[in-house]
Amino acid sequence: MRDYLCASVNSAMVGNRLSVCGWVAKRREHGEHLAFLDLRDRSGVLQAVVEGSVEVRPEFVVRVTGTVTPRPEGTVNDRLATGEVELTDCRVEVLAIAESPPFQLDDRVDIDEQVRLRYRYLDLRRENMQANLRLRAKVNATLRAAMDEQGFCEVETPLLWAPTPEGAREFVVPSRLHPGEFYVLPQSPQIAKQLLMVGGFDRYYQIARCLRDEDLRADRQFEFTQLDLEASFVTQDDVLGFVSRAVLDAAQAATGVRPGPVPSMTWAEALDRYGTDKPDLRFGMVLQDLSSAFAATEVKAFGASTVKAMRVPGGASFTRSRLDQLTDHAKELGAKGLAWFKITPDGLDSPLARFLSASETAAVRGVDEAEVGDIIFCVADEYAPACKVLGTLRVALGSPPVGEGPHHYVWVTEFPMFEGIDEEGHLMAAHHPFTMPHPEDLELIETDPLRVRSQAYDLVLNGWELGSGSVRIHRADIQSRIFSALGITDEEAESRFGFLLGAFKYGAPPHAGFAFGIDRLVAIFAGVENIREVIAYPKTQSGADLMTGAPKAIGERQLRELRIKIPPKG
RNA sequence: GGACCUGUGGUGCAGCUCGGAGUGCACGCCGCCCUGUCAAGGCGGAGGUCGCGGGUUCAAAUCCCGUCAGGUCCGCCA
Repeated sequence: MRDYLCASVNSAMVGNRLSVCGWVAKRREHGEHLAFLDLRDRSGVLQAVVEGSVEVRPEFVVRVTGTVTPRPEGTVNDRLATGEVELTDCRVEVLAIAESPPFQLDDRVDIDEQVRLRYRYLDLRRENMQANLRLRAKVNATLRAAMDEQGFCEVETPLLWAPTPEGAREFVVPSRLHPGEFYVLPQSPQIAKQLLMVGGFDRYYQIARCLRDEDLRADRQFEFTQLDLEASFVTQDDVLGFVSRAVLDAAQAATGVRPGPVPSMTWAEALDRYGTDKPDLRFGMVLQDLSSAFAATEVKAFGASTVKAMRVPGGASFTRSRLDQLTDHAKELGAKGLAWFKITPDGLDSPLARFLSASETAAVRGVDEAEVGDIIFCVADEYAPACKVLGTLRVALGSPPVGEGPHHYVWVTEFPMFEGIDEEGHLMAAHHPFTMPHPEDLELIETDPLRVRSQAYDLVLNGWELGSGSVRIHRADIQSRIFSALGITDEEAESRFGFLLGAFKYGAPPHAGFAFGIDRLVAIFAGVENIREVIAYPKTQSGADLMTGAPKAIGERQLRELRIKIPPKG
């Protein structure tokens, strides 16, 4: 039906008579003798010259047959890839007529996302969405190739799975053949892939859809896509190597530049220097520790175990109301307050300045090689909250837009095994209960569990958590000690994960794995703030699909088949 | 569950503080004119329950309350 894509027509084809197909992007009529049609397909735009008027309107689907001709002198359009040529002596066949679209597709104005999502099929015709989804396809293809080349076998795992009440809230699917019983959609193929290891597939991967019934965010949809992988007889470093290879290949394919090797830092270091477990390394403003300088302070506001400080270059120009805002922000984050010191030629400018001793003043003045015109923020609190509050302010004040700056990948390793305590007084797993503790910390499980490091690791890119993984427990004795630390009884473990524990009795190889979010990776490659921009049919923040109207009520008959009763509201 | 922002012809905005006739801008749409445009140009035209409901008022797009939808965030996301 067509010979070429619009944008592939070039001056080497001059004289050829050929056909292209696409949508009418624009019609420019010059009376009854001459008209120009901009024809658009996925590749771009090509101008067709029509003698006489033409009965087409924007978004009509047409096939245009014409002769490739150099544009007359002075009419070349260098803003168009095909701007040196045009199709002349054209025959225009209308393949489909079209109503005027509800919004303009030419990127001249930003369209409300509500409208874009209601008419997503039109939105997808736009250049940005075409580029984003094609970028995503290229990333997927590159990841598959990288995994294949590293000897991984792609295996599909079920979408209808058994409930394992732990972690994220699951989407529930009622069973028709077993009324009153339910499948769940997997929040990740975690257990399935560990069972593949028991099954002898020693290198598995999958581009897997994961589903979590949790509230949505700019970087979170109900359903998202991960490159999921697991390997047997490997160390943590092997896994980091597999993933690095795949991600760097994808980065090269997407951006044309291969990043250098991915550095790593421990979780403790990330918290200490960046106040978060997902540090954005595109900019400085590294947290400093002033605890020892304030150890014997007279200043009440600094009477805490930890004093953390951060220098904001140029921050001395912050107005008082801006500083009040930031202080409120810090308090919302749980800080008792936020101290600030502007660096001026005359010394420190701050409500607290006159209470500081000479050595304390010197310590503040010396933070991070501060210069006149900077501001130093300090938070005094317990260690972790002090770090986290400043870490949040650091991102709020310093983080460049997603599309800006280089791509800084970093591995964050040695996450703690447990974090905090639940309502019933049990420890909570930081990653998941099958994570292998750090070998040096095994003895602490019973004595000082919160200090136990795990062999869990995250991959972070520009402050976004791309994914996480761990070395898994394959020994029953360690697994049972972890369950017991988590307050999971043998009976509970049996009912929740029995099939996994049962499988492990028959010879489980040591194994480790990882999974990272392709939506987020592609969003950063595309330079967009929101993963909806790299998903064909995303949902709104309230989980609605504005195009289909989902979620919707279902009919009485379907409900009866499933033996589901909807109680009246109220 | 909570905080904040947004909602005005098909689209994007302004108008809202400080109430006074649906007022304005740009794009699109329709008609006419135009033989080299490409954000084409010129002339004319159509198109509105100001998200929805209630309240205050002589009078509400504008003020108040509620509600719905979209967004950003907190909680949540082992």
